[in-house]
Amino acid sequence: MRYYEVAPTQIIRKDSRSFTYASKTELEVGKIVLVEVGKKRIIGIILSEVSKPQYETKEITQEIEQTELPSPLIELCLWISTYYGTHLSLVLQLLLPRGLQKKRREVKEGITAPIRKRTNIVFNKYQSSALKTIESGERGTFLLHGVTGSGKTAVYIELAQRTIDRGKSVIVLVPEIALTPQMVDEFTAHFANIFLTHSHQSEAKRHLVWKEVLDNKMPKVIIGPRSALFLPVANLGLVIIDEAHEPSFKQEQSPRYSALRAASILGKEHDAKVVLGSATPSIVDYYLASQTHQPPVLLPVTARMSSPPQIQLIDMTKKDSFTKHRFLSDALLENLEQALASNHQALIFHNRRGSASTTLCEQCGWHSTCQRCFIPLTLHGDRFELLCHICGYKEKVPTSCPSCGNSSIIHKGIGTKIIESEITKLFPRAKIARFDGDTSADSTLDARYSELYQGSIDIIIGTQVVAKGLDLPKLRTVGIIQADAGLSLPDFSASERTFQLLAQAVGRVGRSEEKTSVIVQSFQPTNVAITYGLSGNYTAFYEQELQNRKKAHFPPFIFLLRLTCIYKSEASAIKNAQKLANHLKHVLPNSVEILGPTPAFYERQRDTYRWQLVLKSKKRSDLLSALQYIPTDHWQFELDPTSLL
DNA sequence: AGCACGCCGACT
DNA sequence: GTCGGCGTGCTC
Repeated sequence: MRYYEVAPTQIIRKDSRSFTYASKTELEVGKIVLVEVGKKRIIGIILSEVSKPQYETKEITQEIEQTELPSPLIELCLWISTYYGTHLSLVLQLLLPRGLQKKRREVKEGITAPIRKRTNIVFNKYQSSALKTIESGERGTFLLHGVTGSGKTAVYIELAQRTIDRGKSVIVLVPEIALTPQMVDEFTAHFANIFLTHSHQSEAKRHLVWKEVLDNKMPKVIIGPRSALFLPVANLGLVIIDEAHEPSFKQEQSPRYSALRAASILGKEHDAKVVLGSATPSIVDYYLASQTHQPPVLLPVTARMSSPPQIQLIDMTKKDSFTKHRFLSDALLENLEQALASNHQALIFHNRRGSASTTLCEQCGWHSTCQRCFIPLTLHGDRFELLCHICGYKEKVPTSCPSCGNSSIIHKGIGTKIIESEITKLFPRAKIARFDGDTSADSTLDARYSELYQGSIDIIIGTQVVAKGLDLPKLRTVGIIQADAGLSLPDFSASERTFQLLAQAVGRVGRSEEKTSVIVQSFQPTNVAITYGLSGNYTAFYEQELQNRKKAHFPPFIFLLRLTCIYKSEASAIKNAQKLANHLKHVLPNSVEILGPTPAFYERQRDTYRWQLVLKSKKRSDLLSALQYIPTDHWQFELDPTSLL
């Protein structure tokens, strides 16, 4: 008999991550097995072989897959479990496709031969030098700081090609497949053995991809979201994370891991290179890279590239810039007209959904609020509804004030829907499309991508999604309705987010060789996040923001742990938050700064009250050890949060 | 943590 | 006589 430490993929006991089982046959680490725990049958993963224990053991019921999971992946899960204080069983769930136990899925056609479709790319000196640095570098992880149009994709493809030539596989992580079709196209044109994974795939299709990656050891290229990092690739040589600053690389739910940190660890385990590519790297990532012996690799734009867009910054406090419309400046309207006249596209960015953010009575001062969340309801004019953006509650727009009965109900604040209807009124012949959280499934960005690409849509209006990866050849004009909208948020990364957003928005037209323009409206036109964002001066912004973070004790100079206390009544939320705060003050070293309890930014959500504590420490291990004092009921925690909202 | 088992109260 | 409330004990 042999004995193995098996980690179940469901939490059996909070305080133990694995159990010992017996087996007549020899099994490898990473083998997926079925074991009996109590009366339940659970899928487990072999962690190690151990000697016969003192206690009685059960026998492993069954082996599930022929091939075992690559050990670097197991190591990665162990690391995530300790680094983020998450139970190993939850982390291991990342390794298995849903419905693994369901009866055999139909296996598709066999192995694709690694046909090389290589076309030789001519590199400029910066690209060549970046390639050389990454290929010969000592360390595994590289931050590739390359602005839009600097030829990052060509570098990615060359690195991937060399990796495949060495007989190893490549994982390319993208924020969202739908937003990066051009990158996917370029990779598909270069490589035959390519796998795409994305969130819209069916359970069966995902299972099929997983199985194929597990069984077929041929060097391959995998493109997908952060979960693609956990596909069972045996012989990994390279991980590329494109647009590495995107928040989607940090998982929102437990296990809350950072795909960047995870890729670094996986790279180390496989002895593979990791390339983090971004035009606007996060302050923390840039700082971390600068501190190592492998500083950021810079990829500047070459001279033959585009002429920079013409940028106009409109001060929203100056009413004479808005003679034709209350929130669409004369300059913006003029540029929209020009774009339409020359048959080009325009993009209008605004980060607020709906039609109006507050609805109130002019007579008595009544404001519409959500009864459950206590936040203002957002008007959705097209549906005659008031909507809560936290819990989804909706009601009909009142025709008279529910408080005083007067009919003087007014709507204030700008949302994308009101922009759409105003633009439609002003440009009745233009084809207009809006993209935000309210657009239906059949008119999302990827559903209408070809229309956008070919230019049959004249004016694009939207929130975050439109500022991100969109690369449209006919786009000549970008308008930003209120660039400072995010700056007033009580969050340490507000400035950084605004900077990134503006730099990206400018980047939408930055690679064109035609004459392009960006019109930015703002109440704070001199704020550095806005001025440096528009000029694309990353280094200047970085230096200044780094000083702010140092002064205010925020990452990268300290580590953060956010604890949220959730109760049905406000009194118990406060009481319990206070209780834990006092307890933590006694048990934690003085070097841990405890802030709060304070109400969370969204203090009330769906009948629950949220109060939070924020712990700061120079030693991450202090925060990790604080986790043991957090009650399991009513509390949530997040290590290394990227925002405190 | 999660889920069986078990021991008492309000229903057809 | 049965359904179901959630108290406590166990999981290699």
